Amino acid sequence: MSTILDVCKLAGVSKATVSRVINGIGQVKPSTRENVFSAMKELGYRPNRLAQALATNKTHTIGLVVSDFDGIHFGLLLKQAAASAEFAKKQLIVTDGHNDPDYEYEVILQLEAQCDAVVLYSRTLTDEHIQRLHEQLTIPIVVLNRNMPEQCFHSVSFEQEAAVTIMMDHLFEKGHQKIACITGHMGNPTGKARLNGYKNSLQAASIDFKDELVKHGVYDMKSGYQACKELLNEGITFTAIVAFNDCMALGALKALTEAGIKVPEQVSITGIDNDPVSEFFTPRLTTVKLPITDMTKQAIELAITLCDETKPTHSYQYKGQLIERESVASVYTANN
Amino acid sequence: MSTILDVCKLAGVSKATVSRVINGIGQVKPSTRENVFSAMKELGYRPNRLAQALATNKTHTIGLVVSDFDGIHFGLLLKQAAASAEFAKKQLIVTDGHNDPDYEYEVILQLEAQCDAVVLYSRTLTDEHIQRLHEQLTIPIVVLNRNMPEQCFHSVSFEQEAAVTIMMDHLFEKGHQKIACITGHMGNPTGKARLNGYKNSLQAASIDFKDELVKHGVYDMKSGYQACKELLNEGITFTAIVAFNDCMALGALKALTEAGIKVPEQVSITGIDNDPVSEFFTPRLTTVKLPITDMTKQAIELAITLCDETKPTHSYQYKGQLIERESVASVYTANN
DNA sequence: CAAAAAAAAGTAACCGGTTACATTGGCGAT
DNA sequence: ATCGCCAATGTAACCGGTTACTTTTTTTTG
Repeated sequence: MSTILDVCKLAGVSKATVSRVINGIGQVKPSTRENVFSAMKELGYRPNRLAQALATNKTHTIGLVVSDFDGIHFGLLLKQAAASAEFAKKQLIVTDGHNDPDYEYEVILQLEAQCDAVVLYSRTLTDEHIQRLHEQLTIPIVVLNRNMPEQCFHSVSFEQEAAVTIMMDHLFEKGHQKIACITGHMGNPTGKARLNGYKNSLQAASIDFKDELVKHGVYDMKSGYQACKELLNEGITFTAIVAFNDCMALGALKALTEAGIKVPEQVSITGIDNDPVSEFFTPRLTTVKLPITDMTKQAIELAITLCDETKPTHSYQYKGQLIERESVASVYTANN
Repeated sequence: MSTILDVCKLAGVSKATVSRVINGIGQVKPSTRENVFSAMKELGYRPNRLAQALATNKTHTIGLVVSDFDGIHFGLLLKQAAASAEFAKKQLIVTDGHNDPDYEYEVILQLEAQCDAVVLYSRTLTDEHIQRLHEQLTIPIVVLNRNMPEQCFHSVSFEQEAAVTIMMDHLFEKGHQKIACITGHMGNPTGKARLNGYKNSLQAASIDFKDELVKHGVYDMKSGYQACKELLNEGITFTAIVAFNDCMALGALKALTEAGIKVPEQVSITGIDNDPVSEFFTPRLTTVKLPITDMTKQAIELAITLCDETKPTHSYQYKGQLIERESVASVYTANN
């Protein structure tokens, strides 16, 4: 790979002049500029971004850290992040934390010199971890899809509890009372908030919370499938299942189908996310849309802004939206 | 962020000594080492990777470039890539090319200074692009999931044509003769090879190729759905559909279900990939497994090897494997 | 105890760029 | 012809590390 010195030699000028031409700043005689350009072309010269970054302390790169590469919204998130970054001519570098908080923590620290800002979509880090990162890092962090307890972070979040409430209200309207629940990880704020949504909705409707109606999954189809099988095996009666995401809802759908239970005629199922695949199952899944694309766009754009200017912390919060399809039926209809 | 000079001052030693301590090479008196360590700790010092990379011309980073972040095998591929990279203590940086060959080409060139090797999983670049990259880049490239015409590349590929052949043979065995085909993009080698598989299988079975049985999709569920609808609308008769991936097969399944056509009783459907979701549809999809995890592991490990030593070009080729589930029925059964 | 060898530490150049500042040269005004 | 100004270019320090080589200190050995 040729360096700036090779270009200097070939064009017969100094480093400073070549640098001026590369960056298009300062005064350079047109004829000289041409010489330099043709030298660069002849050599196939491309500036070394590492060297540039070191010299300017600007990387033009946004770091995106996710806890795990098979995260739920992964595809849509990455796609939007890549699009937003490219639009602003920033490089995007994506890393995962292997679902290991300590590793993830390290990864983020390592990113410091390589990025101008970091967007963090973590489900394993604790709030304390994030707080510490915030204190240690000299580059700004934007926390995506997570409600931070204090307002000292840039964040783009989602009303987790409300998402479940929306769904529960929908089911109540359809006459459901015995509603089973398949949760996600209970170790992080998202899971807790959503479970609160479930409990509070029941309470608001004066329905007793029953522990045996709640099963814990890990946000994938398999765990939804298993959770649902447990419900069935234990002979618990219910007319609807609220799953904390679409994947688990679809897993549950599979379990019900295998057991010969008709959805939605005998049991209704709902998810959260509006995963693209949810439309292709039969019945199509009723769900609450989590606008991950919009949220990601917001987060990346915020991060990009923060590369160049410091802004007071800003949090954006998004709401879920009910998407009614065919996996929920009215209990009255079902019973007639 | 503190630098090596801050550590020098605090520990009262020179840069060289600090560097020795950081890297654990050379002779350093134990007491000095302790001083340096505690200085580093006190300052929360972490070496600047950019500066290290510039000085040593080693980045300890593998670049992974995909044409698009919603690529088919995306989740599994990334997950394995991240795991393999971490295992070797390499950083992984992932970038997409926005499905735009020119942009992707640029992205890869830009990566040169930032990585020790690149793994390329491209569906938009032409063979010529890749050839040119190979000539221009001073870092090794490993081409993943693509059969390169010449043996001058490191590559990990899949027997594309055979994958379709396996499936066709399976359908023939089950008595199918009228087999529709939903292809992927026909602009790249994968699509062409798979279509050859379809055509050659027909020929080998002495069945005439019929153009109207072939519809083109773009590897997503929606296009599979639409392709299948077209087949139905045009009133073409067929007893099985061979889709060039699972997503399209599942889209087709949806279209058939909506049309009241029973799968597999009336029409059989097959895919390629063994996408994790395929098991959760009803009926579960019969498919040909593309061992993307193994292939990715191989590619990343090869790339990592190439960081440290030059090796003669090596190509690995993987075969598909039939995974029989319930989306294919025997025609004889279906007709009885 | 002096000399030689080994260990420990420092110096300075280098990686490939950027940039503040200095220098040169050409031109118009006086 | 002289001066001043500005455009054009060069010089050298710097970004934060590494490393070959040199110097200093300590230990070993005869």
